[in-house]
Amino acid sequence: MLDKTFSPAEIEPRLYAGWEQAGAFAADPRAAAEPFTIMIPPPNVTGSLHMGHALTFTLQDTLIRWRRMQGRDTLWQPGTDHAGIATQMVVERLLAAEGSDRRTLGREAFVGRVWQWKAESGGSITRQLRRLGASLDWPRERFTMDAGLSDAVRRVFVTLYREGLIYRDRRLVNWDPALHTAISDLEVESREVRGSLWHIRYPFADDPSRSLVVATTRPETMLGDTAVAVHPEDARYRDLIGKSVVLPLVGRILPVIADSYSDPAKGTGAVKITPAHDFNDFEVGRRHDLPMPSVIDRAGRITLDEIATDSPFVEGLAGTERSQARQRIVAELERLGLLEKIEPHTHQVPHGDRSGVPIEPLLTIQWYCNAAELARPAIAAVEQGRTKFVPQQWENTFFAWMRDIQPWCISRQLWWGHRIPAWYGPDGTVFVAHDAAEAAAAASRHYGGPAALTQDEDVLDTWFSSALWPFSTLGWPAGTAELARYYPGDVLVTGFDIIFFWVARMMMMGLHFMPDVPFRHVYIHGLVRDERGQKMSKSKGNVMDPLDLIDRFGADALRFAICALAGPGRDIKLGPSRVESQRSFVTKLWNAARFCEMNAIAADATFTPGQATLPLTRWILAEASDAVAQATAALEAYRFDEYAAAAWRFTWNVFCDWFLELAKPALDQPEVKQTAAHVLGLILRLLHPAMPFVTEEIWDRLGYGAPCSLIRAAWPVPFAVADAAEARAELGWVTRLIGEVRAVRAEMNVPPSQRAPVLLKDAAPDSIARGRRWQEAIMRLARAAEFAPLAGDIPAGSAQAVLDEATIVLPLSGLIDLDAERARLAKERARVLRDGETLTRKLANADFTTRADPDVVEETRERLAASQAEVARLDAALARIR
RNA sequence: GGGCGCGUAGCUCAGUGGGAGAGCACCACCUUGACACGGUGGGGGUCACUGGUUCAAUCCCAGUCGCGCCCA
Repeated sequence: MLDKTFSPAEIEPRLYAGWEQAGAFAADPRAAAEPFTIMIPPPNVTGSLHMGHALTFTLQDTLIRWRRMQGRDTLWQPGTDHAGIATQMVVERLLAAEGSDRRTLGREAFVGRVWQWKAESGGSITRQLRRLGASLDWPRERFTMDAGLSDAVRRVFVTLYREGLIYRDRRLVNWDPALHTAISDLEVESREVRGSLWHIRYPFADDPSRSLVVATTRPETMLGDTAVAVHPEDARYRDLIGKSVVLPLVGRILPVIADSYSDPAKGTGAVKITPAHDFNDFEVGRRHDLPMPSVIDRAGRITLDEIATDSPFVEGLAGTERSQARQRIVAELERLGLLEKIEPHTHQVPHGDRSGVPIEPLLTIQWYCNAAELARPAIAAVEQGRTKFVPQQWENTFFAWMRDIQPWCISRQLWWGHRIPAWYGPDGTVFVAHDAAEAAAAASRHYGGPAALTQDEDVLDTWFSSALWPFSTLGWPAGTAELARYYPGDVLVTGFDIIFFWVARMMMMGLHFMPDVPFRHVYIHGLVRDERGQKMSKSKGNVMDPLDLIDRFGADALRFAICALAGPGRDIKLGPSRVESQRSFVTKLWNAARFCEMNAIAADATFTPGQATLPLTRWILAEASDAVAQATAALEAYRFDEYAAAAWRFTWNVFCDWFLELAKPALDQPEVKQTAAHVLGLILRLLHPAMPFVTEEIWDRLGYGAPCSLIRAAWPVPFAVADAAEARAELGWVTRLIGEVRAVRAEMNVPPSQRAPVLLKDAAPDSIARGRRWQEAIMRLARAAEFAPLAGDIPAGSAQAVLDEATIVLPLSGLIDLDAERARLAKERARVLRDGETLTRKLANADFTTRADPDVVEETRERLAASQAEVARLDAALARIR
């Protein structure tokens, strides 16, 4: 017997272990079934499960479980990425706590230490995903630093290099002075900073008594100025173009140049140009062929190596940290009377998303990938619909990014990651090769003999290896059976914030190397927010822990809440109360199953819907078939909210509220029991993808199949039911009758304990026959003392309600206030009359009757007739108690 | 500044060119034979605003206002 209450904490671990041990999650490359593949967007190995993961993996698992039940050979392949910067930071913090650091340790020992950390504490998220019920194919778990995936990385690098799509270049990069590495545009976030706009006088070379005032937010970079730019159309400065000014403090002579980059409306309209420390200035410098001296080094300190000065003040700045240097330079300018004014100024400043410090644009040599070239086929694939976004509007975001994509800086000055397979000869010649031996051979050919080679110190951007995930995890470059079978994947499920990272890069690499799209669909879901719609963050203190919610309410409740809220194109506002309210649904299902069990309603594999003969059983089966159709259509369209709603409505509002109640007096009939068992089985299968645990537990306990077999049970398909329309009409009549009686009683304040007769006046013979068939159920559910046709006049003091051609009469003499009953009927009459008037007006409009769809006109006429008949019956009812 | 999205019941959100919906919350009644994490009934909305298209607009179009996000 099922326990009185459902205890998720007890059954979840047991069922998960049961599925896993039975191999229920495993893909089978030799199966005849059509495959269905989802590549997990690998979470960061340092991460732990947060609400965003709970959302995305619940949706992925729902799809996977549904398709698995449909008989597809599902591959949902798990894994993590090595998260170069994040992981290196974690281990460096550990070393710092031990009073050590990575340089003391040396590269090899440090990398060994990271592997040790990974073995001990990495990938905790993969354990946590099991709590959520995620049915991942664990034996196929991959890690981006695995040997096979690393081999794929080298091969891709070498191939793209030989194709000219990877190259070294000296350009400005986003340099993170805290982490001492270059980072990509996407790892930079702009933050609003309240700073100042300093107005500085740059004296003219030919007349030091006059000066040009430039405005800047970064005075410390002035040491590297190589020009002052004004707008060519700016009347104030047109005469000055071609003249020279003297760079204060340093004494260098700078040309005044004309460039439309200078905005006449901003600051003074004259802008200092520091090509080595600003992206816009870099472009200006290129256009005007300016020198590009760097004055800030990799640690964010002033360096004088590339400029000449004889100023003791400037010489004293060497090695000063950039914000310190700013203060000292501003103070010195002030002292020299060269600071015209300081304006408060709020502006966007790029910061490293990991380190949180302002990015320093630096001129360095880095490895780049020609993303624009690789993007072309990816754009075409989406244009041609070979990969479709759901919802489709995200294609615009994808196109906007891809059509304006910049060279992708792929080298990182880190130790943890895929070391760049490039070796340098004594004269700096580069040999890119799969391994050291191949590089040595190439060098030997080049130099005509053995040469000492040193490997590039840098590693590749983590996303470089993640981009290969859809095929590197399947064994590429080897031509494995898995690769042939599971590539391309069916769908990638992720948040919109990841379109640039995942979608774009996987598309580029997949199309170049496979060569086919990595996935047919990209389903983009929203972000999880708190109940008030705020983004969750540690500083706001509104972070929810999915494991805590699972502990409190069960994984099924959390998962169902997520599905129910996952409408298209919307963020998901989730709080404990939403999970709690979905737990009620889990409980409701559990209790319905208990009721069935108590009444010996047991799974019966011999029963088929075709055997149903009664209106009650035919009706619930027809409704069940509708629910199956709705749920399936919703999942096919990635409408998780509609899927959840359809399953919820059928289970609660149809099966529990009406079917089980109406079935109670009829449970002595085998057909009713068999149907109840059959429909409960359908419900369990329909709900399993969203609520795997409670459904599997009931399935197992009520004998629907072997332990842990629901996960592989067949997804239901809609079916035909004999005379379904007739059954629906009959049950519709019964439920409306009961509803009317309940409503009248409640409005007349008749307590449920007070049973009262229910009589039918003017009922057609068919209705009377129906009433007889449902006598017992009506009496129980409508709290009736008797239920019969009424032949003569209505008893004095009766309440009345209209049901089709008949009038329901409730003799409640002495129990009700006749004035209240008159008022109730009058109110009802007014409402129906109002509806009728609207319809009459419509039908009086010749444009409507001639131009509207004839079906609509006909339906309107029928509705008008019905409403007029109802008014007549309400008038009669009123007359009877006047 | 450019782009995208959103404004429907107190809250969270569905929805459709032709009768405004659900869940939660609220009110009333009820320990009716699985379920008080329950049952029954009920109140509550100029579908942001202004125009336009249409026989008909909450829905389509344009504009306005407000909110959010992304990019510069």
